[in-house]
Amino acid sequence: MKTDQTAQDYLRQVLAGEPDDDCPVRRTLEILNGKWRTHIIYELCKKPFCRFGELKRALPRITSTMLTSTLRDLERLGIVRREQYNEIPPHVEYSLTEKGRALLPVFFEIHRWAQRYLGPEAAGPGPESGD
Amino acid sequence: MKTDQTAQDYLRQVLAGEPDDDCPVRRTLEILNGKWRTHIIYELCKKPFCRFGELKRALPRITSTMLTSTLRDLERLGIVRREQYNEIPPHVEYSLTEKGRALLPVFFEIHRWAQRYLGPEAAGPGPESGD
DNA sequence: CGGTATCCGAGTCGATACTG
DNA sequence: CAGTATCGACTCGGATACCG
Repeated sequence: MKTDQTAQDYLRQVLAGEPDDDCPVRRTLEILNGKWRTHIIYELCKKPFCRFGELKRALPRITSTMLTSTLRDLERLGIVRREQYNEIPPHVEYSLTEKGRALLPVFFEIHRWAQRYLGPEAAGPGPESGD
Repeated sequence: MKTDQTAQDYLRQVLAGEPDDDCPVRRTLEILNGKWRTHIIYELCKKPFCRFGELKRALPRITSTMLTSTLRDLERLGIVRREQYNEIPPHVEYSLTEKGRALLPVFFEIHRWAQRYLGPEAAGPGPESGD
């Protein structure tokens, strides 16, 4: 499998002496870490842009506080773009940057691992029809 | 690129209505989440097995408490295997299970993203093109 | 050698109330 | 509509001390 080959290659890099203090994997995990971050990125994947209220409706359990805070974090990290329209009524549009969209392959790889080792059914009623 | 294609495929799954409450990606992220987890998995990748003291030496800043606790968590999650030898002197050997080793492709994909968007050397804002 | 027990500070998450 | 401010519960990680 190609992926395994590349993973082996990566292992070799690790073995070559990559320090763990400035580990890019850990840093990325910390970026993704946070109860709502992936959920919000998910939602923003579905459309070219999304308004605050739309996100709030899509994520019924999130509070305004958390939505704002997470959105700000993601914006600061360069993953989400915020565009404000000061018309009447005012509104804001959130969208994913290229950096944010590039997270999709990562999510996909995680998803594959989860399917295999966490179990497809435990992972929810995904559209695994006949597959 | 093949990976992009599959990621697109995955996006379609998400769009198909995958709920976010039982999201496998989030669950996996929570498994990986923890200051020392990836570091320990890293170390265990380097050798077929590793003793407690070896791990402690490889991760100088970790305390016994955290090492034990993280190892136990990882064991409970089926990622790490613990084998105890009650000889004199007694010792313990830790190793990665297949489930644990299968995390490598995930790490690799995260690593690729980090290289590109976190920058190989610095935490720069990545190659943002007019997207 | 390979841990366990306990305490504590810092950070995360959520509820509530209020605003331009 | 799209937030901000504040407070408290809970969890995580680290320090310290001790054990089979």
